[in-house]
Amino acid sequence: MNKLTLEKIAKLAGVSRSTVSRVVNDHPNVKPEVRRRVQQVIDETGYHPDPAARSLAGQRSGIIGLVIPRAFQFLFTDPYYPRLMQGIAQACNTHNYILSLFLFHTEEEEQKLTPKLLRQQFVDGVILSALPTDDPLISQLIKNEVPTVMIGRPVDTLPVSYVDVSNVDGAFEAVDYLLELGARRIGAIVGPQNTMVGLDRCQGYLNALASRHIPADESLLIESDFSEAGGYLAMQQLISHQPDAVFVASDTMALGALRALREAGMSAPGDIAVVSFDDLPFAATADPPLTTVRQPIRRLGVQAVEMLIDLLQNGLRPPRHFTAPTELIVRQSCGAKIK
Amino acid sequence: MNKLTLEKIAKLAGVSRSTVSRVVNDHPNVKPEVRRRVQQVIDETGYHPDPAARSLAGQRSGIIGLVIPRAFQFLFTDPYYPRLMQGIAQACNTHNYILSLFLFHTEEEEQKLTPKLLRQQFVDGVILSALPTDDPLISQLIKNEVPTVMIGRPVDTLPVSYVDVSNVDGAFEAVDYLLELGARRIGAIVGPQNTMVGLDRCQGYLNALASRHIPADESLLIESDFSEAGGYLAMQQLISHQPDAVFVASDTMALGALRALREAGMSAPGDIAVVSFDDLPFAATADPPLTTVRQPIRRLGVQAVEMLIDLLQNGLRPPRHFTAPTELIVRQSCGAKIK
DNA sequence: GTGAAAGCGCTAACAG
DNA sequence: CTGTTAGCGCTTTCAC
Repeated sequence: MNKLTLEKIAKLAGVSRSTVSRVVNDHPNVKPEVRRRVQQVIDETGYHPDPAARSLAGQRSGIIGLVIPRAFQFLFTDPYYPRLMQGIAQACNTHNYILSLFLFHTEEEEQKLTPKLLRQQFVDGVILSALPTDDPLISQLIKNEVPTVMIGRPVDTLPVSYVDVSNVDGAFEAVDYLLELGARRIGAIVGPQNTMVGLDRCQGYLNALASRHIPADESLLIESDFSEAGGYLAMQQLISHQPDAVFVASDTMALGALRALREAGMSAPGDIAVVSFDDLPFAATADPPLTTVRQPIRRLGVQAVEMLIDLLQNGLRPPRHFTAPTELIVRQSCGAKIK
Repeated sequence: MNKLTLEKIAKLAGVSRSTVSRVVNDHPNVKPEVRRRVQQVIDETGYHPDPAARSLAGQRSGIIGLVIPRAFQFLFTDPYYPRLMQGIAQACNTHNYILSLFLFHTEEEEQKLTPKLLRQQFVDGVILSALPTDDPLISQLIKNEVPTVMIGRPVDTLPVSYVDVSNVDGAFEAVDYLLELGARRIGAIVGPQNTMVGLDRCQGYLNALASRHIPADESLLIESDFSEAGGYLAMQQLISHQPDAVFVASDTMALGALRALREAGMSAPGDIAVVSFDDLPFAATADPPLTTVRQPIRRLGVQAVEMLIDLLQNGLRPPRHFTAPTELIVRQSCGAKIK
């Protein structure tokens, strides 16, 4: 099976190479009949243009880069990323982009790979998963005008496109629901306060308390790291302050929190009601099943890809923003009566 | 910042384009002094060769494809894949390969993307995650002589390289341990019998029984699907047959099995001892913590990449094989006395 | 509408 | 050891 090229297809169809190129790229200026004939040859031979030649001659590579810094910390602890990837991959498939994965485990890896992202040599655009406040990567991408979509809005106000979920409102709703059920001493285990998602969910918690004029009690607010172990330790601390309910800022931490409760001979919602955030698959089968704020992770991935493609086609400015709504899923852990 | 090319670097260093190319590619035939000078210019300017031009002129793209068919089913249920990806990504970073992800959710997507894999246009080689017996992709890859490494050996004997873990021995060890502890009526919840990992772990279970001349009881052997829900349903079935212990072929299924036990008012290891397979992060914090067979997932990913690079450099034949050992991690779920 | 021709930036013989 | 010279397969003006 010798290599098919534009040239050969052209010869087989009795036209010039340019015409075949036009057909392949859906250019308007081709007579319908010619287009049909060429297309037929392409189909019969199973010709596929060489991506390398294409990106060299054109300017685009047809590759979208998904960048996940700090992959060590998060990638395995949480089914969040697999799910996000799935959405992104699916959208890439739909829109004929190839997905490349850039996982940075160390500073060193980040240093080494950053150039490949900054010059558009390799990727047409970048989807950047949530970063700590201080990561320089995002500003480098902006400066170099690399088309970029962030997953989760940036901490500082930056001229960058992003997709996000309504973390503040979602957390508000969850805590408000606890209040509705009669809880008055509500603790919180929140995420790292140097990430936007950490800050936002915390803000939602505070807003809910404020909306009922309940003063925030510092001893009931613990910053953790979105991990199971972190949730476990935080809940251990919290128990001694005797909250009647706890808002946990992620399902994964909630799992740890429940474990701490069990070990202390307590349970949810009997002793302490628990609500959390994410609605990952295991939330429904946890013991007890978690009341939690569902966020449409996969859809977020799809949105990010489509936004990026929009950026590619219509220019970077102005930055685009999209915020997906969340939904409170009520299960046993919060103590609600479930019909 | 105008584009840097070989040509420009050559001019700046006062040599020819070829010489710069040689320096970049670590070719031997360059006078050390010249090499030094050229390298300096490269460093100062921050030059990076254009990957598209490179793959067009050379034959390699510098991209490794990770192919995960049936991504829908597995990718989210199990932290296995994230972990594997991490190993693969890390090894790619180390060896200067870019990782591209091919997730197939539907037959249709597989159809559409397969050509990109088969002609080496796009990827230099492929890492293929475990497939059902009947998937045609692997034989297509072999026929087209695409350098391929499978994760998990194929069901049929095929001339293909793979990395695997000692599933048979690992399962044997786990079940043997139960026998050692005095269990005599040992059930099993095994994986799909159209996958090699499903078959192998089941075989290990059967071997262990046979080694003590215990006849296998069909009513105690249930085929499931590696999911939490599957484990849950299987254990529900199993309970009525009153096993004194159960070998569960994955941690994720074990979680479901424990849930079924809990719901039936029973517990492990009191009523039924449980051992499982994988040692995923949550195994240690399950309730009770799982005795399980650890497999070095991340290392497997690294091995796969390195094997693929070996294939790329030294030819496909003969196929290479690597099998990583497993290790039994004893925790509470099996009823062993732990110091 | 269509074809001819000029590169995109690099690698890899082939001379020297 | 180093420079010269062809292309790799495609996109894209620019004529016709």
